[in-house]
Amino acid sequence: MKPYVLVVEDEDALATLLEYNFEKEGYEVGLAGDGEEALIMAAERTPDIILMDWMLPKLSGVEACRRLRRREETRNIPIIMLTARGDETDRITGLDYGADDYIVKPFSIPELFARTRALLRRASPSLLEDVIRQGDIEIDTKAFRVKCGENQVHLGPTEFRLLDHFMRNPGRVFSREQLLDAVWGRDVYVEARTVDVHIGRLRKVLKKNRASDPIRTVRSAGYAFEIAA
Amino acid sequence: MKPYVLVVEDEDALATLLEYNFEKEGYEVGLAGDGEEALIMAAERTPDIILMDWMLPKLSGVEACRRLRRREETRNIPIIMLTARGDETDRITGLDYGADDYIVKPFSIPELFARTRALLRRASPSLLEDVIRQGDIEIDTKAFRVKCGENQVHLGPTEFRLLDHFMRNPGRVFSREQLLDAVWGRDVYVEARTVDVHIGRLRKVLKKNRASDPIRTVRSAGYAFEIAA
DNA sequence: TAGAACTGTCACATCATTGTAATATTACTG
DNA sequence: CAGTAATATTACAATGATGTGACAGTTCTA
Repeated sequence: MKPYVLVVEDEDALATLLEYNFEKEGYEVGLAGDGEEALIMAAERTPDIILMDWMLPKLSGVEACRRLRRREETRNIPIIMLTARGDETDRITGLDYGADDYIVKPFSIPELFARTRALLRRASPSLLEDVIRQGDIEIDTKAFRVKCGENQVHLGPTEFRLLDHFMRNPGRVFSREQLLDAVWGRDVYVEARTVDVHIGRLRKVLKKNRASDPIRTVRSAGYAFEIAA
Repeated sequence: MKPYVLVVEDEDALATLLEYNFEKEGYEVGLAGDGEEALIMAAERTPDIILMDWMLPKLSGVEACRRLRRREETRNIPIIMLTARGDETDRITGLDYGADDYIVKPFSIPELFARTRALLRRASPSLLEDVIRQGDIEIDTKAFRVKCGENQVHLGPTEFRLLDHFMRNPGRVFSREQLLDAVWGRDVYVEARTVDVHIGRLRKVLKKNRASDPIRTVRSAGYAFEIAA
């Protein structure tokens, strides 16, 4: 839903500033204080983009970068390096070790936003897209509206997020647990069966406006969204 | 409706920054990477204003400028030149060849906005209209007047700013926090629920003069303004 | 200075949404 | 085809979010 940005910065003031601004801009923000923590957090929940300070305690930014590139799940995450003015010669190194962009401190927040957006647009364009369409179903994430064919339909918040998640990953099968993580959140405890109910509610609404059911039940595995070809 | 600004800049980072900021400011943005592309894009869709880097691959800014001035359709488009600090002596040349203003890098975004507005006001004042209309609701941001259908209605300052904000971003859902930021100001501390009360007050006034309520409540997300289709 | 206008907050009523458990239905297995 | 496991559906009570009126403190105005 919201892009998840992992900020790796040991200087508290800057970390807080970034957190504040990115949240305001509509990102979810994770904070890590050093390279090791960054790796752990990235493993727990894959960020959509990473802002990493060049100089970090324990594990330098470059090294953390390298290790992220080694693992399959984190290999393709865009990384922006935050470097101090002196480190100019290091730029090449940073880019060599897998950073996708760098920005020299002190930088302006809007410029950082701009670069973040640019990288996100390349890596996961659907995150920046307001309107997602699959077949005759269309959701507008800024306006929180759902159109099914010609008709506007109304969904509760949970069904909306559920549909949103499905439409960003069409065809893919999600287990109930995965759906709970992605739609409800990592740390809420909800019965797995509850997913069924919400799938049902979502189906009911969609079915009212279409011939075929876009949600496929995969027995003993979960659910997938797909528009019949 | 929105002013269309063509940004001609070969340095990616700057281009992205400009695109981001101008979009946020309510412009439509076109990007061209060199002078030739700029001419093509300007021919395809006449920009309301052009920001052009002085140094460009293939076709320099000055040259592109000259050619734009030759063609009838593009002759009157205001052009702002972006020059590096060294090029100071070139200013005269730039202005000679048809630029309407120049700005020296590095420049501040607000200053660029100011100059852009100034030129636009001269060239196509209607684009900067003070009057915003959505359906049968109309507000005059300079005179602080609101018309709803035929009737003048009166709003308190806060409700006015709230409506103003909504009408500039029709359809989009804003959380209470976002509304507080945008309407009350970034650093005032006000209960989030206070927004509800003002929404209510605004609704009361508008409802008196219209059939349908233009403000949509989006449960667990916020409010949006939209004229029923 | 009194009165009017405006604001922010609270309390309370109302309504939508949610999670769960119970029950019905369907799909698979042998 | 019966038996079983998995899923669909339904109803409902709890929760949480929103709408609204009242009120007190401020600021503005005559």
